[in-house]
Amino acid sequence: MTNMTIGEVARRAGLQASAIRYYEKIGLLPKTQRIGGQRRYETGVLNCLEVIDVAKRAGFRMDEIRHLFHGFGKGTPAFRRWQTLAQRKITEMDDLIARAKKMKRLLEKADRCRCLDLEDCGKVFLKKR
Amino acid sequence: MTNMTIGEVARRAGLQASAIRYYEKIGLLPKTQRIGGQRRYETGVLNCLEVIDVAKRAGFRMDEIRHLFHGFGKGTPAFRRWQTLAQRKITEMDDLIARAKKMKRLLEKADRCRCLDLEDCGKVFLKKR
DNA sequence: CTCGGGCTTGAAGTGCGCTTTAAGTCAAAC
DNA sequence: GTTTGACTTAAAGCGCACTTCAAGCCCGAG
Repeated sequence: MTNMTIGEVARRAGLQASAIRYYEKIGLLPKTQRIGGQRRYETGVLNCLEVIDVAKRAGFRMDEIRHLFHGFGKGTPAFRRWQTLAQRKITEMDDLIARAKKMKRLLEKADRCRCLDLEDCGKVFLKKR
Repeated sequence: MTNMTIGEVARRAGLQASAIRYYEKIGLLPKTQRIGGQRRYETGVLNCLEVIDVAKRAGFRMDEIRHLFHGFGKGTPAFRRWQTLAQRKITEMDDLIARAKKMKRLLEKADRCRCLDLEDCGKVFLKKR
């Protein structure tokens, strides 16, 4: 499945062609070969797009992802850069989950809870301590 | 610490006054009392802002959060709505973490990895299988 | 009484991550 | 050879979550 058109890649990756062009424009994807002016892709680009997707869903911004792909650290291998960023994000997410769970428990406790009816917002938190 | 000004709330909550006004405008915070035209807040609002912060950091959009605060489900208690949304987000995050970890391992494996030097992006993924 | 600082408002501006639009190219089908 | 449809580009537009701006009010200190 080499030499896919952008439309084919888009279909397979489940995103819009315009997004792929955009990624190329901002330097997330390399300028690929053209045939008659049209982009042609190898299947590898799909992995690339999946990496981008995961990174995005992990909360990275585009510039962070680009940095990840070819960061400044001259000698630093790519996987180290990823490790660093991924580790950081995973930590953040763990923290977030902990906070979310805590919050959920708090709300579960507030049994006849009206605190999140905006009228009383905050007051009940006070009442409940 | 009741009757805080917006500036005080902002300072304590670690965000900008404009954000608080914005939250009020979009219905995330109730219209609070005014003294001489100026907003005055009770400490409860800080909990409210923390709930919002957690929800935001969990990836909720503003309209989701508003929905959370006074959703349609007439009889549905607030904590149930939160439960539902939080549960969903937590699931998403667990999934994400799993994917991120998998990706990290993949990249750790690619030892002398050049695959994320954009030139070769994707190709190495193929080589490595 | 006037000055300064923090507050008020609505409206416009910002940055991100795309999508849409307009005008055009290319190649295969008819 | 013309039509079709997917592609090309640069530029403009969009939705979100705010921030900044402009013009003005309110109140305590000096």
